[in-house]
Amino acid sequence: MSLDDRKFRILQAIIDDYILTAMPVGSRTISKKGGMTLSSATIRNEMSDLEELGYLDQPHTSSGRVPSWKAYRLYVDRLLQVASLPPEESARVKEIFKTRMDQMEDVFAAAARAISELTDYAGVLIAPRAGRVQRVQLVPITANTALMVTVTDNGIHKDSVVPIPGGLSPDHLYMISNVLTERAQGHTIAEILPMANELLRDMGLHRAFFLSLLDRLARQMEPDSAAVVVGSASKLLAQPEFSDIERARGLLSALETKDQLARLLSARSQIEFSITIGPELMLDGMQNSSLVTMSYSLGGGAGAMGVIGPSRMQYGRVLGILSAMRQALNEIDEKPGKG
Amino acid sequence: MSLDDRKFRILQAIIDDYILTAMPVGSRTISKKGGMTLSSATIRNEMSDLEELGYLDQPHTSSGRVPSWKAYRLYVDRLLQVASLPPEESARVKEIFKTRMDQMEDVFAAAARAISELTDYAGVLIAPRAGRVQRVQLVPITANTALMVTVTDNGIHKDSVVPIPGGLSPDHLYMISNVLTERAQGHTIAEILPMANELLRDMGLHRAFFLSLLDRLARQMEPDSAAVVVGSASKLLAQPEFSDIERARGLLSALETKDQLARLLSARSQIEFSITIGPELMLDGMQNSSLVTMSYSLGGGAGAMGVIGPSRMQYGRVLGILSAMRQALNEIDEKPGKG
DNA sequence: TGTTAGCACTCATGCCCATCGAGTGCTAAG
DNA sequence: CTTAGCACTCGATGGGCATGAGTGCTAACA
Repeated sequence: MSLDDRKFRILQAIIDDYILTAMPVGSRTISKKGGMTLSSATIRNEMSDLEELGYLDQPHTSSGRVPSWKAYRLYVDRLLQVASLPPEESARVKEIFKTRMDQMEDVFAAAARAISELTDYAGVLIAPRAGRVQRVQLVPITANTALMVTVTDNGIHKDSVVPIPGGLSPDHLYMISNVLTERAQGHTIAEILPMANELLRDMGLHRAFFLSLLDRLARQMEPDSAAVVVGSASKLLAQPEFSDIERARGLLSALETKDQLARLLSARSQIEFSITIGPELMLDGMQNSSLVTMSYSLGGGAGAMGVIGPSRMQYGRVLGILSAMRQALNEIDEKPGKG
Repeated sequence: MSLDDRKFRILQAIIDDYILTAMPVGSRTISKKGGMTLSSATIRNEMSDLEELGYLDQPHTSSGRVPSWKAYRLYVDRLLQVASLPPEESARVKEIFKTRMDQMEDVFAAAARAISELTDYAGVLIAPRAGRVQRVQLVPITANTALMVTVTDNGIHKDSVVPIPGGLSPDHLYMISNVLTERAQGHTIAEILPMANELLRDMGLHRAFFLSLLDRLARQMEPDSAAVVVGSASKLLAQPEFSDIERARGLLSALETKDQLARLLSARSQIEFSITIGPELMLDGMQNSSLVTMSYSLGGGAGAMGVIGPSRMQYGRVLGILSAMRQALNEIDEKPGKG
């Protein structure tokens, strides 16, 4: 017994219905659907086959069928099409970045929030991974600490507090910044670290200091959990699958462990879009959830954004929204000063 | 009829019990308590009086009594004492900041998360308001944008992207930064804005540019929602009052509107500690919640941290934890380089 | 051989109703 | 003023029953 065309069409109809209603789907429901000319009895036989093939589950005898994650996988692989947004929604997406934003962080936060608002699921986003070093600058804080600000060519900047040797004036720091910038400019951190020896050779006096700066630089460029933004996770509580409070708690606390999300998203920043379903995520508390991501590019760097919601997700619609958002993010590059 | 000593002791016993059990408290429960030598009938009479006085509510006839917010108010005003932490918990607080942290943000995030972990409620924190300007520095990003980094004397730093006139070299920007630093150093933003005219008089060519810098400076120093950190809000879902999913959703989405929290917390950063109960918060979705805050000081600036949970909260314990956390935050000042 | 009508069966759901028990208010006696 | 006693209230619990959505199976049909 194999998955012939008719079985496939029936499975599709079941998934479509379940996505909308979140209720087990019965044979009569499918039989009455437009386009389907088979009796409920025939559908029943097919459904029984589909269950045997692993595409459907039955919560209990004499209840309707529920799609398994394998069914969703088939569904998104074979017949998913990106839904085009109604004009008022795509207008809303375009509006988001019209307001003035000083910092990249504001852009990311706004995007994640907007994804939540539009999809009614939880929006997540990771900032692009830092690219090539554009400039490194030390800003004095106290007599023995400075702020090391690193700007990369994709508009990302990071800062961290570094201890500095005593007796360095702001002008000293500026000169050191310039030397550091000169050496590091245009390089990724992977390229900079091997240069350490060469750099250090010239540095007579302040070897240890320079080494600590390089160390910080390397850490700044790593993808980190601070780059992850979660939109309105509370939206998820409106979904019927989370009327069970324990399940809701599991998912929400998974959303709060940012480094887990950072791993998921940064692994997907090189992939145009991805759909990962329940068990495929291999994470506690997310067996019944799906992650839909789409990469975006901003300032030459690649980031990823996505949606976390129940496996019973409107995948086509979500992809449509993410795709509109990607376009909106891309357009930010074109206008200077970020809005 | 007034609130005599006996009524007060009975009320206290009711609140103590309700805080632990979250169940309406009956007269027999109180009568059997150690220290109480009255019969349940007498307690009933007193409880009836307490209800009339507005300190107790009765969900329905023939159920036990539940404290009203007025009762909690009295409770915290008159008989609250800060619970001292068991040694292993205060040890845990001390451990939190032992790990290496590059940025103030990491410290704040760790503190908020720790408050959640220890209390089982949602931890919230606002960074200290920026103090006096220590240094302003422009770091070039592109030919016509720069990052304006402002460091204040309390260790807070902020950055924002500013457009710059074409043709300014990094050295130019450095010089401008030095001028700006010289004028602004040691002043609060409230003091800087009136100086604008004087500053601008000297600036011949780049008036407009300087004006925009001052504008940004002013906005950077405002308390902003980015300074708010929320710990593990999902902890709240374990509380029995949030088994009602709608109530949980209301509170969680209130926790997601950061500017509201920013207002609440920054208003409390000058107050040693505060307890605000349900209706006193005057916020949708928080009628049944309480906010307990405690201010802290870090680098000479005052911030506030706190806990949001059900009104039925272990106030004494929460204050104990916050108080330990305040001490731990204060100690960060003493060791350089933030751990 | 595939399709379908028919039928017995299952199981969740909702409803009614009786029971239970925690808790109350009131009264009268101490 | 306190308290024992008692009738009463009302939510919670659980059994019994009808309902209905849904199934699997069988037998007849094209």
